[in-house]
Amino acid sequence: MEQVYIEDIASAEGKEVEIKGWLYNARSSGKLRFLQIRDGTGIIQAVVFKEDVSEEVFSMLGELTQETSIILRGTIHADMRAPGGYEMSAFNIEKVGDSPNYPITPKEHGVHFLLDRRHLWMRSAKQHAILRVRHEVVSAIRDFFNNRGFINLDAPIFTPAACEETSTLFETEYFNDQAYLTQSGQLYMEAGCMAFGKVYCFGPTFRAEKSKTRKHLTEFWMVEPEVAYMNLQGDMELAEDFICYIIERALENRRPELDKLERDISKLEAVKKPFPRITYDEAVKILQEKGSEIKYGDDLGAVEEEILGDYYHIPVMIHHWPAEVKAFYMKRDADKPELALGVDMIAPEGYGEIIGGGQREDDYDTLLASIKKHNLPEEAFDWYLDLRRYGSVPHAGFGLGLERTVGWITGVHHIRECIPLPRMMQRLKP
RNA sequence: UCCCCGGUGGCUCAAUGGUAGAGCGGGUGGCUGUUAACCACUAGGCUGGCGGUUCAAGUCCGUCCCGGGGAGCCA
Repeated sequence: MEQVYIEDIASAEGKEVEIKGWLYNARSSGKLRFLQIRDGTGIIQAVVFKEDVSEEVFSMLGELTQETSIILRGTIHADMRAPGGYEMSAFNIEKVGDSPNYPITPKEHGVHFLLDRRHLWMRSAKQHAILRVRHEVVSAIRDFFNNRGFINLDAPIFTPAACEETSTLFETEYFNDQAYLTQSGQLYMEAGCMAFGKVYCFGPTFRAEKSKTRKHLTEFWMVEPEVAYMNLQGDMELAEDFICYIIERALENRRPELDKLERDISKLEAVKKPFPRITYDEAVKILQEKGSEIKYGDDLGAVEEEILGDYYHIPVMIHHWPAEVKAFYMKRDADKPELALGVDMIAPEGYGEIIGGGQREDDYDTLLASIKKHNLPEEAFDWYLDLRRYGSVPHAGFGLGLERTVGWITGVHHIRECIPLPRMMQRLKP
């Protein structure tokens, strides 16, 4: 008998087919049993009348527990009363594997309890929806860059030293030496763009920051494009097109999942070009008008990001930052050297910074001076300085945090639900 | 590292300083259209650890452990 996946069930109407899956929920009404089956692609209800099956099968159904793996054979037909519009009248049920005392019941559970059982929690409908949106965003990210002629040039996970001076790195033993887990592939992408023109890397990133907030993971996924001969303006246009494309794809292909998550679709539909672009100076003025106590020269905190997000309702790009708050590799503005050509994109609804990037310093002497000023080990950046020795050109890029982006699109409160197995300060299992 | 909140059956939570409870889940029985089904019965507890105040502590005080939220930093 032909196996059918529940997402394709409409094509099986009127046919006798096989569904292979797991018991999601069961109800019983005397001589009638209702079994809700999930197979990873959806959920369908099967109805079993006592007279349609053998006595052994019918009494076995009464003992089935949640998440027992079963194979159902029956006829598919449309039914107004069924949640998905289709229902199976089953005439044969085969139990594959028992599932005694499944811990995640159809009632409320705390996040801690669920995270301890994340390997099982992934089976739940809401988690399914979120991770399917994540999959769509991942596909959209790759398609966007691939369709624009970018080369995927992934960066190493093991790195010999800090890419930037501030963030905390995870240390690991590397034979008889010390290595660190990457916190950014950007410096390597700068090398890549001088070789291939347009490149991106997309992989896990590690930060040993002691951050316990809904926006932080110790291991998260970041995509980092880098383009030769591109300036800050081009960088902002790229970032804007990129975000618009991701949102379009999510709306186009994952509408049922977003509905399941009760996401306010209109807020995503409002995300259209052009995004507001304001300088750091303008941002500070707006924030001060809105009651923030920010002083010129301060970096934006979580409160400031939220104020700006609420003010614009769509992502806002802030550029031309005081150089002091930005990294050593940022290029300075030619007219106002105290400003760096960096850009941050702040997502609305409190999801914070989803993109950070800018134009990089391409002058050898200026970059070397900056490395020295930041007390960075010059010898570690030998190869990086080579990029300014041999045919240096203006170039720019950015990094986008995948889980924050998925969090924003799905409207999930905490980004730990936006990655299959989250790694946080207090969590390394499962 | 700092600030705030919490820890009570398997789960989610109640309980003026005075006999520890409910819903769900589990078990047993009933029901031919259930949608987190419903109805009845039933089992299940050293209230995070240690110390203190009190006739009496889940409740008050001290301390430690664990967890959550936020700040800083960042995507």
